[in-house]
Amino acid sequence: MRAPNRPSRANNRSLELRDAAAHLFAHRGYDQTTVREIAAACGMTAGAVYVHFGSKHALLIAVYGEAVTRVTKRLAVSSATLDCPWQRLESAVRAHLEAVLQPNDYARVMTRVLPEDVGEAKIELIALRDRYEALFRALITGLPLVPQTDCGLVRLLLLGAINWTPFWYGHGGATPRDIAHLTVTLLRNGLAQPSARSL
Amino acid sequence: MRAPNRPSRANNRSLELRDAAAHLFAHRGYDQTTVREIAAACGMTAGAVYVHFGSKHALLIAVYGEAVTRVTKRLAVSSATLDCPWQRLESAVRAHLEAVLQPNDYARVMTRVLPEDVGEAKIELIALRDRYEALFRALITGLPLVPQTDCGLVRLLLLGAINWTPFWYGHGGATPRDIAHLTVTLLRNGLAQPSARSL
DNA sequence: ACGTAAAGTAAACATTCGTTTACTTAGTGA
DNA sequence: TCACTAAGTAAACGAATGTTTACTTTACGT
Repeated sequence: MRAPNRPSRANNRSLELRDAAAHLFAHRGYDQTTVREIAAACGMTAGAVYVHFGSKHALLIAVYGEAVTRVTKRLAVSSATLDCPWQRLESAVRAHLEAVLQPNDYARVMTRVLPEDVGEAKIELIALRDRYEALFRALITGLPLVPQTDCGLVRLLLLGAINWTPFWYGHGGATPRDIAHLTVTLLRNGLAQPSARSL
Repeated sequence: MRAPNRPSRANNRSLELRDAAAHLFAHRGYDQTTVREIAAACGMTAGAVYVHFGSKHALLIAVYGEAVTRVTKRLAVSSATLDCPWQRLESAVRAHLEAVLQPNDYARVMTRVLPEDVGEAKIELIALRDRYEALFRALITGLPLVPQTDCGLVRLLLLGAINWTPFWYGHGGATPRDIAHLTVTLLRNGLAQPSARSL
């Protein structure tokens, strides 16, 4: 008898498959990636993929879930030790950007693959992404903003700005650190010359 | 002899095809839309599409080009009469949002279809989008910002924030007017309580 | 040593897709 | 009227896709 919930063989190539899928989804998108390519990246044939995952959608959900788990962990660590809520937000934005902009396959899938485009798996992907965005909700709720600010709207604008970065990053010389600093400075103080401020 | 550069038949159904393609691309994405569906939406068969457009890519480029033309025109009109550069930007952002968020097929294609995903047509799509983003460059260059602000970075963050709106719009009660106002206020003054401002 | 079950292969299956081909229809100009 | 051509159809083509099936290999528990 084998121990329950434990694989009989030490080799669990499903992780290898998941990594390969993450790499291809991140670089070419979900639709443009074929099951055969994912298999070939692991030196397998297409049929073997279905030993580990029931469908291509299931593979995407596994990748997406792992992406959320990883970047969530990174975010929690990055801002845990800071006291100032603005610094915590900046640190979190920077961590997110570093995850998304460096050639990090998993994080990039989160912005590259749109839940709207995968039909059946849409609901599960949105649930995973919401779990992640809740972290930013907490960070923004902690900010001393002017009264009656729509925090939800602020969060969505912020996430939009940083989720879009992969599409232009590299054309300027800005680093994740620069971008995070400018973004939070902007959110905090705005960019108008002091003499030009008003309601 | 017929007048040059003039169609012999008054019916130009290529516009009808282009509209149908815009509608489907906007709602389902490029990959998920088939040539047969576009043709069927016009009561035609797939083969007839190739009388008007050489390929599916050419159809996408036509849609994308028209999208840029339309939203460019709308943007120019919306901010032409205003003097204050902040108001001009807000008016432009609002016009952009109204174009993207209302069920406007053409504008939505600009944010829904990523040039990176269409391979061959990528270069032409990026050229078209750059033409559009130059408008925002001009609006931002005209702002009285604090010295040494990276205007390019500001523009990219702003465009990212508003390009991402279609993915969440509707879940809150915010209107394009609300979003535009908050966005530009944020850019101008920031959102920190005055007592909490600093460098 | 043996049986079992996971892991993997090779090949086919059933669609679906963009595109092409051969043919038909209908409006236009001379 | 008649030739010409744009517009459209029906059908097929060829390739690619996700998935399944039948079969083989291999490691482990007993």
